[in-house]
Amino acid sequence: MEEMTSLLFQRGFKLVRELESNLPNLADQPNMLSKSCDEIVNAFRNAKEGLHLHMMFRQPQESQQQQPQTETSLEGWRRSSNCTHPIMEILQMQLQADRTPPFSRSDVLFAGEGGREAEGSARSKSIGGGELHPMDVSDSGVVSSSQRQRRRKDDGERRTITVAAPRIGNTDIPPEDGYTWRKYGQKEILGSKFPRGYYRCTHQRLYHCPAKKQVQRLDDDPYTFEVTYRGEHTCHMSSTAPSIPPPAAAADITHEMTQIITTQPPPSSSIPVSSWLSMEYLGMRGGGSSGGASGSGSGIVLGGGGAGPSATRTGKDVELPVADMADVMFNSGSSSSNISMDFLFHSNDDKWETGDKQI
DNA sequence: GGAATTTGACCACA
DNA sequence: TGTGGTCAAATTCC
Repeated sequence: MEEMTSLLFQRGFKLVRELESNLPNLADQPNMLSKSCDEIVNAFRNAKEGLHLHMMFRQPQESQQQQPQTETSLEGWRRSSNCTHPIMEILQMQLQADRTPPFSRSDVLFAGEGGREAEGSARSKSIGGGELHPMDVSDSGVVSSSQRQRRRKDDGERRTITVAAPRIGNTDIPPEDGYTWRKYGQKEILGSKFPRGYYRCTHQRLYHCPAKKQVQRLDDDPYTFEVTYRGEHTCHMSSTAPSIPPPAAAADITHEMTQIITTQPPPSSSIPVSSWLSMEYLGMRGGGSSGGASGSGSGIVLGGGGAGPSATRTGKDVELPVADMADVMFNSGSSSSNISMDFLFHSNDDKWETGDKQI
């Protein structure tokens, strides 16, 4: 069984290698790229399941801890094979996302336009849906009339997720989600012990990005944040805008990086890696079908400006290897870039050996 | 000096 | 009218 699983892992690595070598050709073929990524994920998933079964068979008495063991299996294997490649992080993330039982997804509340969260908390009543109030607002978001007006109503869809806060260090820091946010307000909310923080996309002014989020710490669990996203990021549609994964995927990243997320992001969170890597998905997130750049892929430059994803001030300069990888993956196809998957595989080429066999 | 955060006040909505 | 969401001046940080 172990041998078989090892073979499956090796197959995964082989696919990674193949993807790497074919990347220049696939760069402008997102569908093929997606497919390759899916294959890689499937290979590792199969390996994981093999390990899972093996452990169940070998350690039935420890069934309560099967999942963590399974999860650490990949990690352990990765370590034992000296593989420190970031893609392994991604694959592990994906595997964990896939294994999350459906019931936990119910914790993720997706309220569509005008929708309400099913949550019955006192907080949720404040989150009402609605359309953007038509106002005379200039590009910079400043009301042009002399009388100061404030936009209300809503900017469309709300997506609420709950994310665990770090239990060590500064637990006041809202979980990193791959985007950069600027806090523009904080308010005590009736019935809540903790104030609600209001954030907008750092690039709101530069790119008129309407994305906002509210971060509310749960009363009954101070280590859990309820994060409500509003509006879609349009900043990554710019050729100079920072690159970022979509919120849902980003939430997954936070999830996996902290290892303490309590809930799964919406259905989109379980989308295959290929889906959120795909141009289509990025385009969709970036403003829907109206997004001119979506589809061609050329308009989406991941990390093109060098202003890679970082945390807000509180978590400044937090590197996101996933975004970096996406950056490399999508930019490596461009003619001038010398950065390739080698960046990701950097000096660890040797470490891609599995046991005594190099892939 | 620029950007981010804080915080009190303003405004829209239920 | 109360509450949530936003604005913007003041402050802090890098």
